[in-house]
Order: sequence, then structure tokens, then C-alpha cells
Amino acid sequence: MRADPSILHVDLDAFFAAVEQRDKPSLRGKPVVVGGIGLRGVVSTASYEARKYGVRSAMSTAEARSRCPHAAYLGTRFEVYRETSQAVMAQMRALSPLVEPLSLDEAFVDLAASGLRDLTVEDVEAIAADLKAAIRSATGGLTASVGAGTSKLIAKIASDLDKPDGVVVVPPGTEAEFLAPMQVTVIPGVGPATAQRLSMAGVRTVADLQQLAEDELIRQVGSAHGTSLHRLAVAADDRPVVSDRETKSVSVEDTFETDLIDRSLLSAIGDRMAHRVAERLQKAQLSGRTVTVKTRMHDFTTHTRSFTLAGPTDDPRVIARVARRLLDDSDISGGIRLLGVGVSSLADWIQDDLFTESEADEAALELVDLPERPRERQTGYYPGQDVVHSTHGQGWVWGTGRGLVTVRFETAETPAGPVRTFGVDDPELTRLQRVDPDEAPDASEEAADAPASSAADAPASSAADAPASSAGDAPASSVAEGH
DNA sequence: TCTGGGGTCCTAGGACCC
DNA sequence: TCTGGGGTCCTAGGACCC
Repeated sequence: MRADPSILHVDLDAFFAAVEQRDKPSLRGKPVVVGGIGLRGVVSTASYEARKYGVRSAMSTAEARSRCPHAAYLGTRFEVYRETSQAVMAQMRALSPLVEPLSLDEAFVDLAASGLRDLTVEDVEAIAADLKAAIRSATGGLTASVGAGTSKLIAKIASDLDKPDGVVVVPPGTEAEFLAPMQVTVIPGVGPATAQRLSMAGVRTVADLQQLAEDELIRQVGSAHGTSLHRLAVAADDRPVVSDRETKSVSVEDTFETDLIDRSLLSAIGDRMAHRVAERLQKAQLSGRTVTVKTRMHDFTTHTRSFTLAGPTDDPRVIARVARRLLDDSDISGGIRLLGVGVSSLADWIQDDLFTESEADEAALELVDLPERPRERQTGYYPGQDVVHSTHGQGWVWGTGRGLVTVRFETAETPAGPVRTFGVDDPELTRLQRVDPDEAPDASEEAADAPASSAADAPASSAADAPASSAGDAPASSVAEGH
């Protein structure tokens, strides 16, 4: 823990609504609500005038309308908010090179990184006032609230205490007593579920939390959360300010005005979402291995289905086909209110780097053209030279056409003895690679051990639990086009 | 008046490997 | 005929944040 209050938390006041009021003078001084304006919309930001009527973030727009019918209801204009946010972040970076944005309207600034030493409370108050003025002039009049202290936790909580347009600097050494009288929910990470559990243990304020033994806390809320809460309760927080945090996932989702039940319509929507995700991956020079489809039922229960590819991709067709298959595996009877497509397990290099541009890989791997494309859930035994090195947890990558498929081998017991079978598991990859069977020792063993058997008479049983293939509707050759 | 869209992190079970 | 423990990866779900 540092000795001076050199961590700032800057929070723009009612950001989206303030930008709208800045750009439309007629809205100034009036209640403004920004967010989803459709039937199922929710409020992103309410101006302070609208908050007087009880309108809050995350409230359904329908409820907001009933509380404040005369407010202006506006959809979001993210491009404008992003632009304005960048202007604000630039002001912070002029103050210190170490700025950690948390969202468009919030960031930590570490003053220690700019070489400032032995800052007093008064020093920091002056710096905060200057920063607020700089933000105001750079944004055409937006106000910010600033909190400062010896840690992120204290700075973050402090910025909330004098909103809007305030500055609160917590003197070093007073942190634990500063927190003690507050509700536990002021600690970021303590939401309704955790608060409920804590309250059952008699904990409502941070002072209560300070009294609770760590092992008891861990029993209530789990290991990771318990350990960190036990420390945060006494303001023990040495988390550094980190700029440039890595993106972990990219996703697109949409809530429909009415629940949708038509599979072909949902598939088409999923395709478009996959393309938007791919576009954003490409723009960010990212690619990922895990494709996830999210569905939300009429009763708001939410399900995810995911599939991890052998290698990362940013190809819209690959993402779309995996998503389509995952959606096919999802229960949508009764209709769904939301569909989402996401990609995670991100790499900061793209598929082509791995599969076609790596000299080292070229030596061991070669593209293989095979005469037939896979039939759906094809089963059978194939000799060693067609079995290629596994890049997937289970099974083998085996080539067909110009696509790359992952097949899962399993042993099925038949009256004639054990037979190796496989299910086409993943026709979504875009490259076929083959290695010398000698370099895939398990593969050649399989080839030597398994009795020969044609595709026709091998049982499909064990292949049936592999995810359904969409090879039938997607010739593998088309998958590879464009590479 | 029902509950957005974009994320992050954690947990838990099963498979698999050593 | 029984019995390990640890580590990693994958999948699904949940809490939380702005």
C-alpha cells in the first residue's frame, strides 16, 4: 500500500445523457433517458433531472416511461460516446502515462507513474480540479467526479461520494475507518447475491465484514471472493493500475421484440452475428478457438453451448457454421428472447500465420487433397496414412477435400469384435494438414491394431454422440476459399 | 413494468495425462 | 483386484460491472 493518495478514479457524470444534452441544447436542464427504446429496452443512463423521478440505469424503459413520461427517450449513439471518451482519456494521459480505462466513462489514473512524489491531500485536490477543468473544455462542458486514495478500492468508492462534479480525496491512514460505516455493497464485486449471503451471516456493513473471520467468509462466498473480500474490508488493496488490458472475448447478442421460434430465421440471424463477430476480431487483429452460442428463454433462463476448434479462426464462415451447429443443438422450443454469438480463447495472431505462413510447420505438414467430402456422421476405419496429427484434445484431424475436419475415434464392440469408428466432429476448420504417420505414433498404432472394416458395415453407435456435422450443407472445398 | 449489450472472473465436474 | 493425486483443458452456469 502506497503512502500518498496517488490513485485517481475518474467517473463522468451521467455520461451518455450528458453527451446528448451537450449536442442538443434544447435538452439541457430537462430529463433525458438514454438506452433501448424498444419494447424490451432498458435504461443505460438517466440525466440527473430524470433521476429525480426515480429513473435509474438498468431499469426497463417501460418502467422509466411510467415514472417520467415527459422525459426525452433517446437511443444510444456509441460512435459519439466513443469519440468523447477518447478526448477524456487523452486528458488523463496528459497527466500520467498510466491510465486504466474501465469503460467509456470511467478510468483509473496512477499519479505515481508520472513521477509525482509525496503528494498531500491538497496537492491531489488541486490536480483533480485541474483535470476536471481540462475534461470540461476538451468535451464541450462535460463534468466528472473524481475520487482519490492510496488504492483503487478507495479511489473508486470516493468518486461516488460527491456526484456529480465532485472531488473526494481520502487521507492516507484513514481508509479502514472510512469504509467501516458503509454498506458491504459499496465494495465492487459485492452484488445482490453476495450481499444476501453475507446478510445471512449477520454482515451488512463493512465494519461487520471486518469482524468476520476469513475462513467463515470463504465458507459463505467461496475461496477467491472470500480471500479478496477479507482484505478489501480493511482496505488492504495493492492491485496495480494496468493500462492495455488484453481482450478475452468478443461477442454480439440481440434481444428480440418478441420471442422467436423459427429455426431457419434464428440460423440466419446467427449467421449475421457470426459475421459481425468476425469483423470485429479482424479489426482487432484477433482470432479465437472457442465459439459460443447463447440463448435466453422466455422465462429468462440462459443457456450457452460452446465448441473449441483445433486452431484459432477469424473466418466468418467458420464461426457461422460452428454457431449454426451449436444452435441446432440448443433447445429453442417455446421460443427464445435472445440469441448471441461469441468467440473466446483468443490469440493475437491469426489462423493463416499458423497454418500457411509458419515455415517450421510447413516442413512437417502438407496440404492434402482427398477425392470425397465427408458424409455426415460418416463412420469407418481408415488406414494410417490418412490419419494426421491431432491438434485437438481427443481424436484426430483427418482430411477431406480442402477442408479440415476433426474426427473422434472410438471403439465400438460388435459381434465381430472391437471396431474403430469415428464421427465427423468438426468440418468447420479451413485447412487440411497431414503429417507423416511416423510423427503421429498413436495414429500408426491405431492403424496397425484396428481391424480393417468398410464404412458401410461399421456401426455408427459411438460416433453418434459427437456433435452433428454440417458437412452435408457445406462442401469442405468452399470452406478453404479465400485463403 | 419485467429484466440491454458488452464484457470479466470464478466454480465445478469430467476427461485426460503423468 | 484396488487405488493415488496433481495439472490442464473443456464445457456450462452464475455473479458482477458499466
